[in-house]
Amino acid sequence: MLPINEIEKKWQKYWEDSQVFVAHNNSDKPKYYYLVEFPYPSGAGLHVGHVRSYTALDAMARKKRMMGYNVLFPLGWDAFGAPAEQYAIKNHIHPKKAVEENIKVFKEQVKKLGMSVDWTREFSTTDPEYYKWTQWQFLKFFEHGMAYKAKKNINWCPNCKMGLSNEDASGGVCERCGTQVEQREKEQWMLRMSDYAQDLIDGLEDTDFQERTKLAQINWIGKSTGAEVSFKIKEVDDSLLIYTTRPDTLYGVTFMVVAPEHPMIDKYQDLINNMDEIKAYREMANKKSELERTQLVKDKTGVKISGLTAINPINDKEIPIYISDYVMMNYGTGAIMAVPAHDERDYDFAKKFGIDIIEVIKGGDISKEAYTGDGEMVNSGVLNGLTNKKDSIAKMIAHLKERGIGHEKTNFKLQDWIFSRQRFWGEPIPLIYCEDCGWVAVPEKDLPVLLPDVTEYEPTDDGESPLAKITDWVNTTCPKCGKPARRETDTMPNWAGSSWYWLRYMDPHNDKEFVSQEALKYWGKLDWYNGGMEHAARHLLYARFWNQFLYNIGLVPNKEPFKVRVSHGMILGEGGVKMSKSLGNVINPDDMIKLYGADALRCYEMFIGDYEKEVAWSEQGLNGCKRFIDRVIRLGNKVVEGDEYSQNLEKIINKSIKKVTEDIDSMKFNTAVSTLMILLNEMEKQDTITKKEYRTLCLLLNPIAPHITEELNAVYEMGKPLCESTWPVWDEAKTVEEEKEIAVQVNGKVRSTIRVNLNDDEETIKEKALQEENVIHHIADKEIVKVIVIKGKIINIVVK
RNA sequence: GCAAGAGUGGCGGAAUGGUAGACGCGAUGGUCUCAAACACCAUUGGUAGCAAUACCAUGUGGGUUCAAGUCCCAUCUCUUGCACCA
Repeated sequence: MLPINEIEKKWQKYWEDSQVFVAHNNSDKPKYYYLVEFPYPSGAGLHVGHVRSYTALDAMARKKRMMGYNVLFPLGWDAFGAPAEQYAIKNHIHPKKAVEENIKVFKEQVKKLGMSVDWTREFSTTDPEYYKWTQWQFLKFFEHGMAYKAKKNINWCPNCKMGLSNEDASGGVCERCGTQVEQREKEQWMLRMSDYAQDLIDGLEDTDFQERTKLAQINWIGKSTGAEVSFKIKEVDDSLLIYTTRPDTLYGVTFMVVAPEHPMIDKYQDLINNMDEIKAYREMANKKSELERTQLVKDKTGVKISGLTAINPINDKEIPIYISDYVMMNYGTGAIMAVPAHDERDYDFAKKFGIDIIEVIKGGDISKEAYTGDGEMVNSGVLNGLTNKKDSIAKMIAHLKERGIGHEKTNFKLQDWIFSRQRFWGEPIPLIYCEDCGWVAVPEKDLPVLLPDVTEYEPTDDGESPLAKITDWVNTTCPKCGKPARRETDTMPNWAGSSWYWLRYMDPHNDKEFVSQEALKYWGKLDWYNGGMEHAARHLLYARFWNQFLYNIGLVPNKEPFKVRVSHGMILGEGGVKMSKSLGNVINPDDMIKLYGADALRCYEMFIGDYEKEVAWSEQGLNGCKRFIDRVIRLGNKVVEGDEYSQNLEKIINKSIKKVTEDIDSMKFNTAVSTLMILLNEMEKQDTITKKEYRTLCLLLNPIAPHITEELNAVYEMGKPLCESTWPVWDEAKTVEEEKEIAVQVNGKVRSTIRVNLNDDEETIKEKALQEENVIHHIADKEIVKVIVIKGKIINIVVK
């Protein structure tokens, strides 16, 4: 027997040379498409967390192939974007070079794990052959009016010197470096993602995502229904538009609040008497980080706008207008009607500024707190007497519409996608600005717009992309009129490349189209998509949005791209703390392979616990799996000729085939491994085992431990390589034991066990149970009320 | 605050309403060895008992049921999302 590392190399070479894992775009077999999110090839190398999800998908893919499917299981690299650029800046190498090196390391590591990846389909998002088509698809957005440039107050990370999407700046800190984000005004390319908000909610019904994933998406989209109402301003011929989900409380409005950035303030600054005070407040609010501003604080701040007064359209009452940073410019209309009696925030504000509080819904004590519950309407004109929110809202909306002062309105938290980055390491946005023609698309024949080869790739302080400095590259001619023009110097976010990569795997070398229609039709939807829970909201939304757009313009056959989406749990360090460089508890998969072998590592990561839950690493546990593998090897000493299952093992083998088959399909890898351990325990008790029996064990273990099982199959000359063999089938009739030990309960407590035969009738079982000494003891001098016999399971004697 | 998920031995974790703790780790004792490692055998939820066995035990309190870790109600704790979203 070869040493483990030799065995691993041998079979990895065999798999590669024989091309058994290459998927075919035309096949009579049924297709199945597995995908695990492609990694950022960071300098840190592969993490044991990668090993968990890769092994899981690999095991499923291997089994599916053995079951006769044409399986697509590709892998590639998501190498654009800030992480790669930061790494390059830090290590003073060109990102291209850094990416190449990192990919090499990653790929080697993945190969060492024995993944059944179809490497003929590998690509990186940074390959010009790939990003040509990313650019091409961006131009489709542009052509269809889905991309536009807008002055945007963007999240700006002063450390990374980069604009961030709301998603990248969640919580008010830069996702990459943790620096507090500032606000900066910048012209940015935007994609009209908010147009798709409703479709992105509806489309979830066509998916089999986990409930928690669907929920994350729905929350992120943040749909709410209510009304827009305009409030006239007394001093000028203008009105203030607000959004509310509670138009039923309109009679309870005692003031208005606008966001500090609200344009009304500048528009009427001449009429405002306390502009100094307001300006000071605005400055203070702007300095506050998003984090501070979005924190729920009881202590509200704000300034009354002196000189402007609003009029409540429902009762013509005059009410004051305030500015306060608890109202956000980027949601709704940036202005609200405040109903302190029935909204906590408005209540806090009113209390602090001594504003009237008018109750319009009965049920609470408004002298103590805002009442947000349901109840009878009071002080509410046309609504008086109504007793529930639903009716009140409906009636008020009808009323508003009739009088032309408001209408029903749905709002989404989901914003348009800020698609510009002032970075070097991204796909150049393929547009040219001409003084005469405006923004013009780069013609398809000129794609890709390649990144220039420069040495200066550090970001600039003024927030422009480093590309802006490269005049040779920037200066060009207008494709429309031929006059001198300038290239767009912004690049795409790294979410771009990952928003369609699963499509490219279907047809990765096509230089005529982003993917052929035949390939799209053949592979259809991605059947099983695995990725981190951290991507459940953003990546998944971007990807679905992108795909829905392609569908709407007729480029892909399915509106929803993914069938199943699953997320693996994180692997924590020993003791349950997060693995991190600073704690020094990061486990390198390479070291583990060296010490225990790739199969043991794979086996352990499958055995470690529930796949979807996070779990703590344990090297002793890994060693336990190595012992298991060693015992499987040693069992070979008992192998004798024979192509049948022996009587002793027939039952357990059939049961094991059934259990392992079902468990792998439902991602219960931990119990699949334990089933195999139990099977091994039984086999070890035998004096000899037949080749057929040993081969079945190897086949069942193969998806999880592919190298050693292939080797054992070869060493004991048990047949063709397992990866080219068919998955074992079980005989249902042989999974049932004829004799079984069942429990005998008296009043629900187990008092004895009896052996029963499958064919025993209830009367026989009952008699047998009643003869048990301990049972007799417990029913002595008591009356038997009834006897419950569940065949093959349990018998319960109820006594009084 | 809202939403989702989870609470089971020393640990990771098993249990279509039917013998709770499978399987593994660790631990204890033993075999092998000059010794150790490896391997193998045995024991291993708690309490009491020589034992048979009994009682207790799946966060807590109720309920449904012949039977509840599993179903229902309430409650506590933890984790993860989302969060001045009007």
